[in-house]
Amino acid sequence: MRPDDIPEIRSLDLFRELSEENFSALVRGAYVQTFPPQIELITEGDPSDFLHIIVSGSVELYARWNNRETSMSTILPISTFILAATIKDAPYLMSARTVEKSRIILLPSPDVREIFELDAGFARAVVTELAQCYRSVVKDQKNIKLRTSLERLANYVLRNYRMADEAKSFELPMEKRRLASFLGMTPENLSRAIKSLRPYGVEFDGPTVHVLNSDELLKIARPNILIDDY
Amino acid sequence: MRPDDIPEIRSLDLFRELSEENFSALVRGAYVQTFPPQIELITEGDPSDFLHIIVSGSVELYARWNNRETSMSTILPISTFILAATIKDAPYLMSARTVEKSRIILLPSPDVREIFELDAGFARAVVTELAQCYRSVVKDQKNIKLRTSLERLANYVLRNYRMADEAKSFELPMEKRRLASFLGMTPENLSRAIKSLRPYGVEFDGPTVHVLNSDELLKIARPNILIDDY
DNA sequence: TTGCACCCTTGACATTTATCAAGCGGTGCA
DNA sequence: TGCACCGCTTGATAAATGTCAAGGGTGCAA
Repeated sequence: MRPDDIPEIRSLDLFRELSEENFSALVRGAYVQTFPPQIELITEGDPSDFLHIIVSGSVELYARWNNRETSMSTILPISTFILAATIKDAPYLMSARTVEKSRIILLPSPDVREIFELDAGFARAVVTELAQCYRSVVKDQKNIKLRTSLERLANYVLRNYRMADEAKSFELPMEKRRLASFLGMTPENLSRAIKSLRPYGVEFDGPTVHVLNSDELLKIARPNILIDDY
Repeated sequence: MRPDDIPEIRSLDLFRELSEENFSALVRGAYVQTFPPQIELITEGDPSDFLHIIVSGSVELYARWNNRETSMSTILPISTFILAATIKDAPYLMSARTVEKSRIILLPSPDVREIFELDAGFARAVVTELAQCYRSVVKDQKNIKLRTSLERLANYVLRNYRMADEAKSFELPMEKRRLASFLGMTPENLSRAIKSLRPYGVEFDGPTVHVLNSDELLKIARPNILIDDY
């Protein structure tokens, strides 16, 4: 583990409350690795041997069933992923792959569970993190069950528009094929949904999105704090 | 609070580790109420004033957006619901209503958070509970994104068939309209899906389900431990 | 430069799902 | 007993979404 990785993960909400001693114990068995793009880090169903922390790059969580695959979420630095499986000592429910070249810290799950039993502050931090994750999935679930694919795309655009400080133009943070899967549709359907957004003042030029009329976009998106808060 | 409610909730995994003192502190401000069917207990967006525990009856969690509504899950005794909102002191993401006459214990959220800060065992129990909830929603998400409505129904039937100890006949635990919403489809679509299951050895007679050929059912359901485990 | 691989788009079409309207059948109550 | 209500079903139709096949553009490497 590189010395300058330490302060980065030390500042994570999850670890901030840890005593120096327990943090050291946690980090002692850790190792870091840099992975090329498109490497499968985790396979669903496997036992959760490590808590993963992404330091740079990006990671996609996805799931498979019956030869179908769907993208569940994208993890950006610096954060942990698949904490629930580690704590419960249960198999991973999702697979994970690098999207781009990524630097990942691996903390052996038994070490994490040990500190979890020892350190009450850490246990509370885990609660906060898990509650956050839980609420995120619930929001995703509502997004998918209550909205059409066009509405999901509209809200996705709106969200990114706001995250870009309402700049008229911004870049999609991921490939369209992955976005389609994340939004619960096929790439072809996404292409068509993109065209359907034009009357609402949204134009795509490759990976660049232009929001020409945010009022129109708002009308179709109807964002809701209980679904789209981030 | 009735005296015989105490031992019931005392035995919940969530409270089992609590010291007698902290448990008493938690229960001191609690009160119990019996609600008739179809009463809205919680409205999404409201602040989370109470942690709810269902002692008898059943409760449906559901969500709304833009005049649409979808059923998210059904809560059976004895368990808590909407723990994440209470701990995070965040607004409810889902609404809750009684399905039938139900007895509900209400623990003031500030009390829960106080004990959460004080009692490390409780904090760890909360983690276990939240991790469980999180994994359940992830499974639901996979179910919805990876399967057609017919496949979801097939797996639902299979799951209930197994829970009924593989009895040839069993009763649906909820109305069909609610089941439809839970499975992410309209009641009309559910009616048709039910007919489509006949070639796979499943017959419906009102609320009664007959599984005539579980091999055929298995073939279409293709249950998976990472989605259908319960 | 050329060729290839990959992603995206488009069109045609099929399938799935939703909507609307009507009717059926049970339940509860006057 | 009769009626109103409600949940469920059915049919007809529309809308949404997926599938398949083809073609365009871009970037990369030989």
